[in-house]
Amino acid sequence: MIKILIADDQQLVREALGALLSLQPDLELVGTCGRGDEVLPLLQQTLPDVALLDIEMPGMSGIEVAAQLKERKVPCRSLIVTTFGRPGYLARALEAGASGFVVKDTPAAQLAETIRKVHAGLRVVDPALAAESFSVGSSPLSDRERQVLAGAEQGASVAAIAQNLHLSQGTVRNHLSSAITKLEACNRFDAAHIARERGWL
Amino acid sequence: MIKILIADDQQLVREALGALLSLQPDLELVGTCGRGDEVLPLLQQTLPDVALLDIEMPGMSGIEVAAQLKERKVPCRSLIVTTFGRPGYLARALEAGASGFVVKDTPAAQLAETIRKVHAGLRVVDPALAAESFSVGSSPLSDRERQVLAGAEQGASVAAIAQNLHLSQGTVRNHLSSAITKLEACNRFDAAHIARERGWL
DNA sequence: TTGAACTTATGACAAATGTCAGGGGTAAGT
DNA sequence: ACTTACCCCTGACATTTGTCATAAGTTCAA
Repeated sequence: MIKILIADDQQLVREALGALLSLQPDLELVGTCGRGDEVLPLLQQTLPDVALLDIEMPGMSGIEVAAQLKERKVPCRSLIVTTFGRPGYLARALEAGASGFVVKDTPAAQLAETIRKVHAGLRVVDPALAAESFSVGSSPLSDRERQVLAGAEQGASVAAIAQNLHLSQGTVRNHLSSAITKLEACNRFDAAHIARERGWL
Repeated sequence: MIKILIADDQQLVREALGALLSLQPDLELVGTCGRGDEVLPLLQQTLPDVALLDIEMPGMSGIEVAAQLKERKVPCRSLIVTTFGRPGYLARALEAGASGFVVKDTPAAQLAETIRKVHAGLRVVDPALAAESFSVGSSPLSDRERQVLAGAEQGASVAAIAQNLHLSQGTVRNHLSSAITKLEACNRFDAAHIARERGWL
């Protein structure tokens, strides 16, 4: 039996996924939670073989959880199961030591198969997404550019962003300008959009 | 037996929800699809009692589907099951004739109960969401303001928005200014954010 | 050690944006 | 008939934003 843990912020999805996987004779659900920061404690109690992790969760993202598992050498594979097939997410997940990456728009049978492969020690990623990830390349943004864009995404003004990051307004505008140029956007909001879409934010 | 149809753009969620609901002795899954515009044809084939509709789907939104069901007097209740508990969504769903509205972060048992109530002819809405919806009020935006904000949300410039809607740039700026004032935002992207969050976009 | 890239910051300029005061037009209520 | 709320447009103005040149400090790798 392969023991499974599910972390997803939507209870319905959690329960539904649990019900679905329990139909498989060789899979056993041992725990679920709805926050990223609840995964580690639960893991120590339930000792699953594979953890299904959503990316967007309160407390801690699935990618951060995967990084923690790797860092602490927890004997449990992490499989990212996410709504958004963003190239940057895939890259970051693999970098964080995730053993697999699938989007929520895959057939259930395939998910079960992926879990078995991951449990067997293989790395499994969505082939289409891997191809896109390759063609898009990696993020050209520096740390500051990313932070400044993140502020812009919320609709903040230059003044507000500057205050948040303790920078001068001129510096913020320089970073924004640089990000806009790198992403070939027409303004910072367009830039924020592009970066978000590619998983660079 | 209550016959169920599930429309959700994520196959995994579709199958998982199906597996979950099939555990209930009085519920029967008769069909699923992943696009809004596939619901009506499927409905005529499978004749379900209740249709579970996601809002954000390709082809047609769940709210539009609900409106179609009402308009065509299809003998099937519609229950919106969505990720986002946005007040405006609830208001529009009810206006479109939906019989129920729940977010995906509810316990499965409660969903099953909601399906039974909806089937019995009751209207069921998430109480917390209904309260928020009441406190937020309804959208103060006019049609044009909404359209212009929708363009702004994508990061488009005034010139681009004007071209898309066949308006002068001055008119676009007036609509934007008006929207910004109404929403008490600090710029149009902030305004777009606020409107999106409340389900007014 | 010498670039290269990143960070921070100015100041100056052009372009885009937000606001305001007008001017009309329509449609829907009182 | 009158008001009200839309819609569309113009022109003017101040502000914000985007770009550029310039400069100085950091870190890191070749």
